[in-house]
Amino acid sequence: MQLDKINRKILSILQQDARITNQDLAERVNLSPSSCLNRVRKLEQQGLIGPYLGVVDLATLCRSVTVIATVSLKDQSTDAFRAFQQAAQDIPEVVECYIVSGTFDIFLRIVAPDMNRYNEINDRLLDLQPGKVNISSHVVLSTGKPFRGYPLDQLIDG
Amino acid sequence: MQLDKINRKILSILQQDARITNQDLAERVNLSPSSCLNRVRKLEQQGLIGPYLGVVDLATLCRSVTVIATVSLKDQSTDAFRAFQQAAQDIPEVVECYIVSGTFDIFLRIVAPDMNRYNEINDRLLDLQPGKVNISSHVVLSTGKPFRGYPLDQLIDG
DNA sequence: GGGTTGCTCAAAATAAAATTCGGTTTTGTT
DNA sequence: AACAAAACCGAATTTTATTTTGAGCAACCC
Repeated sequence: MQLDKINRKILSILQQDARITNQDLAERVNLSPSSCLNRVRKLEQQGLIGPYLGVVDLATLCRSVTVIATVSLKDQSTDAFRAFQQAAQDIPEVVECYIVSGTFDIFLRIVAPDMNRYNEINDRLLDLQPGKVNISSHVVLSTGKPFRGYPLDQLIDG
Repeated sequence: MQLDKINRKILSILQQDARITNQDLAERVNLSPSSCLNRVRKLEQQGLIGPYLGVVDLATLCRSVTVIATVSLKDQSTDAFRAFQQAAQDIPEVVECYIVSGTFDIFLRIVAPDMNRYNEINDRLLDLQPGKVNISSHVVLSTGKPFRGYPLDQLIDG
């Protein structure tokens, strides 16, 4: 039964509306509240869903600069990657980091209060492996499509 | 009063734990439940917070391919940008899109069930403005740091 | 000062949700 | 077909959340 139609629907709904009540969720998947809660708990225990995040409107909230940075490492050793990755995790302004294959190695999204602060972060990243890190910065002008969850319908089997 | 210390704390907490109960939230910000709920409702009405998303563990859930794509447009008109942006919004597998300044124009995150499907999406994007779109694809090997909210402490005034 | 506004709080009333449980149905297996 | 396991439902219970109410307090403006 592990990932039947109902569980997929639960995940799909919960992904887009994390604050829905169990009762409403139960109604939408045609289940009794008790059964529905059982399923949600199991899905959470299995780590298939959670944590639950509130989307904050950063632009309205405060002045900030978002930068997409592509990184190339001269040293392609796993140690070099691990060190860089650790730094990304430790710097709160680095909000996202992917290791990729292609014309660069690492992709970062960085959010800073202003350009001065971004520059500091940039320097800090460059200093990790002096002369062996190449960072290309791309200031975000506008958000064409904010992340709002994955298209589970397209992704899971059907 | 619009964005005092308490509201910032509410946003910060709600950003990272969207399913917290109002009572627990009230306790954490040292407010009565009613006052706390009032603030949350206002923040929501103002669009400063919401929607609330459940984070799904895509890797465990199903087989999928995530690609970071950088796009350059030969035609730098606003119309060309608008058309591309619209396409990004219409394709569910394109889960994120930023317009940037730098060595490329647009940044995309695309999640597909497999490479064949990704290739189709890639073609579709290329065909938008035949011969005038340059896409560089970077397959995600691993996630160094998943997005878990913004560092509001660093960003708002302090 | 007096009035207004907009916040706060606490308590009570209301509403809703989570949990539990026995009995039933479905599903999967032999 | 028979059995066992798992999942379901519905109702009762307990717990928790939400709204409402009334009153206090501070800031601001006339």
